[in-house]
Amino acid sequence: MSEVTMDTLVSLCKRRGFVFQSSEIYGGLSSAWDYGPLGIALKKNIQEFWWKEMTRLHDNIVGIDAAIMMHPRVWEASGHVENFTDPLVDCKKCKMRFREDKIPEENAKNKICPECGGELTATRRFNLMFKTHIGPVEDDNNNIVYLRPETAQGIYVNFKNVVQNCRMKVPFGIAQVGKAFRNEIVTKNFIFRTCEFEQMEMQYFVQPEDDMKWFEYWRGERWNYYKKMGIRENKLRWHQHGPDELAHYAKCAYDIEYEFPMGFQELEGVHNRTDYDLTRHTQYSGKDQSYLEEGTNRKFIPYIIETSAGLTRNVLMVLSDAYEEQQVAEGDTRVVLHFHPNIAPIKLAVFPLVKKDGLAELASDIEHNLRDEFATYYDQSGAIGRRYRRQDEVGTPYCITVDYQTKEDNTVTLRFRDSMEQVRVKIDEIPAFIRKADKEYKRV
RNA sequence: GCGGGAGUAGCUCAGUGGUAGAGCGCCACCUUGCCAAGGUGGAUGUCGCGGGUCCAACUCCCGUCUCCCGCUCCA
Repeated sequence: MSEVTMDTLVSLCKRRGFVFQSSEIYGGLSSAWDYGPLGIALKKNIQEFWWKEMTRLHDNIVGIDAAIMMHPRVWEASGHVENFTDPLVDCKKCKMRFREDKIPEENAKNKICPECGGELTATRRFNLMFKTHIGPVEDDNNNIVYLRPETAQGIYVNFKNVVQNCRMKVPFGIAQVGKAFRNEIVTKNFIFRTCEFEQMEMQYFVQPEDDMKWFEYWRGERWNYYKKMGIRENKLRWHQHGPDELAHYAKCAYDIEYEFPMGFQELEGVHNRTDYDLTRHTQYSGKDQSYLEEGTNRKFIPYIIETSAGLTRNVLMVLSDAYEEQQVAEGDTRVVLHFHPNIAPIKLAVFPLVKKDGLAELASDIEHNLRDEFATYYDQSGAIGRRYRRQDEVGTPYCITVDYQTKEDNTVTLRFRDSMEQVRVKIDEIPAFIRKADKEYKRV
């Protein structure tokens, strides 16, 4: 099968209502994207798939939803105020931009461009956090708030609340899905890197001596998650952070990378953050964030194993993984999105074979009766083959066609997206049949 | 921010200094008894935005915005 290009995805996303560029009628806003009807359905399904996997299907994991704006001291404690700021200098002659701390010391000191020898501008500090103000007065620094650059801190500052009020005992986890904001210097690759993005995070609090055991456990769990979602395993790989890549808080970090159209890129990080975060919040807030283990009466600051996935990146990953162009006949290409049925925006479409003799009404009734359980779609326009193709292109796994036999024996044709095979199913048995097919789904 | 490429209908693109086209898609009706392209009708664009030159700009010039590729950056 041919590898999909980003252009193809962008075009399909717009054509079929997955993703539109933000504010397009005004010329667009740099690297901001809106999710259309199918895009939001896909994104929500991925989010719910993750949420179910990480909360309901695991012991001892609960969810929260923290505010995007937090106390500014949080970001001092987290290290973002200090470490999220880059000192930038530009060359007045060749216009190149450098990080001052990344060029030779002599050059930095004497303001000489390492490329062309031209004069460098004064240092400007560039913080990747978006800043705004609470309250009407903007001209002092007392009311600055940041849009959170990561969702994790919202979990850490609620650690004690969850322990004390939700009867959680270490080891346990807190999951959260939400938006975060980073003023990236460069945004690109469609929805891959944007200033506004969504994370799906789970922070797992463990006994310090068990950190690597849980670290390995979560690496395994997170890999399996992608398999379970139907992602081709040969498109996934691990990337271990070397000593120079490790963040200031991390003891050990692995990324799961996916081979996007532009190459292998990070999808999700599994990091051992040690006791860094809770220790820092203890220091900065003056409130003890340690944990008292009942029974042993032992007091300690838990280590944190973090699994942090980009939801928006997951959407792009799912789209590029699902895309296939099949040569069905001379000059006839079939575009199929092989979404796993559990995340497909539309689960099943219902068609009348032809638009006469009451078949349309019958099909419409069937579609209405399935709405409560499934995301359905009704279509009666054009030839039956064309309607199948339309659904293939948006990744609908099942199509049901009502024909003359339906009127005689209450059965319909159920057609599979991947194999294009058809089976005859009784109307009453459609829900059970689909539930079973979902469970047994294997990408062809 | 730098270098390169590009912005014309929903998508892919053609086009010419004299106020715009194709294919596909879309809508309606007909046809259609299970896998696109059948028939008849129909809608759609201030040619990315702003300015300039010109009798006249989608076309030339300047600026600007956005997208793509490569740098820089990515706690």
